[in-house]
Amino acid sequence: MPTEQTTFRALADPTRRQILRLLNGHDMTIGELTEHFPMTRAAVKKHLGVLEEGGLVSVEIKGRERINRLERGAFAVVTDWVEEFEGPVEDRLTALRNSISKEWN
Amino acid sequence: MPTEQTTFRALADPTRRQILRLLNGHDMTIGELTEHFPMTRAAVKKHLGVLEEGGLVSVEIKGRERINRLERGAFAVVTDWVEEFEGPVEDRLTALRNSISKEWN
DNA sequence: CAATTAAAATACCAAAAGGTATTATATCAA
DNA sequence: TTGATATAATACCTTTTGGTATTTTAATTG
Repeated sequence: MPTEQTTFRALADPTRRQILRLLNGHDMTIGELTEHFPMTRAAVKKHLGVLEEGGLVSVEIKGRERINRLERGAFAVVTDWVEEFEGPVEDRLTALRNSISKEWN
Repeated sequence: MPTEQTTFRALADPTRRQILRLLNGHDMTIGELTEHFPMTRAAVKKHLGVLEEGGLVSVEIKGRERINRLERGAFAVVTDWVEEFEGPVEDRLTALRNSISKEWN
């Protein structure tokens, strides 16, 4: 059920974006994730709920553990949406050129 | 001063995303924008404030009018951020292939 | 100048969001 | 079986958010 709204909403919180970065490394349980934040397990679980709603994270229950996995496909919702606003090709090429030359300095 | 946070936060509201779509057509004043929404001018102005904070909209004051303009460059914040999460090249090519073949059906 | 119009400023309100604390459940391991 | 552990479920609290209403201010236009 992820919609444009649930996905964008999920990305609006810094803790949730950090969770995504952590899961980008490897799957983790709620407990493992919680070690990285100054908040309770319950709070982290709430954030995970929002991320699931947005389709950005999926869960596999294994015994008493809940393994949270990044759903890379969900990011297409964002990239597709943003495409509508990107300017003419020339501007994007200029941006690309700047991006590349930055790597050289 | 737009930061990752202010930009993502600005995109989290459906009214604000709609405002961006409208400004994608052409620049508009607060009054013009308000005609498209079932809310007061004041509410729309608040949303515009959030969008400015996120660097997505800039304003030119002309007499007693405030002309709001889409800032296309700001979307790079989003695309750059998302890039970190896109999977291996093969997956992206598969997505591209699917996207193209969809256009043919 | 007077009337109108576009926006700014302020105060206020209800609902949603982010968080804690507490209690209950289910599974693993000795 | 018994204890420890990983999570679930509530209830609750505070701040932020999305919105209105009202009053001011400042350009335009007749």
